[in-house]
Amino acid sequence: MTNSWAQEKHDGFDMVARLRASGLRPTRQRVALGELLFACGDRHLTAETLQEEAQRANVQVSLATVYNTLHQFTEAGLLREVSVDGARTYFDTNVSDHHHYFVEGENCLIDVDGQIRIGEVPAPPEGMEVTSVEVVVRCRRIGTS
Amino acid sequence: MTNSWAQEKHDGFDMVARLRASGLRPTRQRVALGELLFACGDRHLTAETLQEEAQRANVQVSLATVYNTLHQFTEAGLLREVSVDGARTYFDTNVSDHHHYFVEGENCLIDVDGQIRIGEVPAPPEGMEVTSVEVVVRCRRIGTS
DNA sequence: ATTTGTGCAAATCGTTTGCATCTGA
DNA sequence: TCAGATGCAAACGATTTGCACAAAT
Repeated sequence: MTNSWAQEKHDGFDMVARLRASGLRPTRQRVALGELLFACGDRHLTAETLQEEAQRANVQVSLATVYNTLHQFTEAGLLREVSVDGARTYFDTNVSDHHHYFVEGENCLIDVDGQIRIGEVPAPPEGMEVTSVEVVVRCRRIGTS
Repeated sequence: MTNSWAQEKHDGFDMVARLRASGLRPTRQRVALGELLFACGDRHLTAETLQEEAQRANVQVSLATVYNTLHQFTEAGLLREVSVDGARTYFDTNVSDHHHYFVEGENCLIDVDGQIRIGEVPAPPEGMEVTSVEVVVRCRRIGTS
């Protein structure tokens, strides 16, 4: 009884259903990437990172598809895009309201546990509405000049 | 007596001295870019923006030099780099501690006037020290889907 | 004279796009 | 069947780099 159902059970979630629920066709690649992304806890990864991971898992997907998938997942609310680096774009599997440490030099993101209280955010400029407030705590490993 | 001194006086500051004080050779291009940058209030610009402005002012500088200059100025503490967009890098002539609105769709930065109080920032991960805390208030023009 | 900066064009990096082919419903 | 997804390779935009030449001390 080692069928695909058992596999889904083992992963703790049914990626096919999750994709369907988001209006995305459960294609081989999307399911595979989704399982890589959401198998374990919160993660921050770039397109390239994810592709490498896929290769290691013997899933072959083109980089273009990885990008497509990441953006589709983001649009579907399964991922959150974080731009802190200027160079690359990070995708966060934690879509809840939270903030980040950005480790300079290592170029990695770490979730800030717990809420950061932000004193009243001044009203946005005339005719604007706030869509989100992001706090980035930049840090570096001690001893790194 | 329309000498270079008079020019400096007119601009309200001596860019040559300012560069020297920062350990930068006051070359024609650096002085010109510096004067464009710091002539009026706080500004947020990209390398390309600055080059266009230079062209308009009949100062010819290569894009490579604009990039070099912006980075050197940043290193010297005359500018602050802001990455909120993923695509381009903004340089802020206001180096004081402050935060930004980022207008989606228009891709422009606006200073947040006044302080944003940030409730205690959780300690950074082991072995790390905080270098800066940045708040980006993303907003959009009302009516823009 | 020596050091440092500049311009150009080519190279690089992350990301996107066009299009022919394949696949899931 | 056939809309929608994928892969590839070329296109892209922002930024960097290598190197010959020019300018500052």
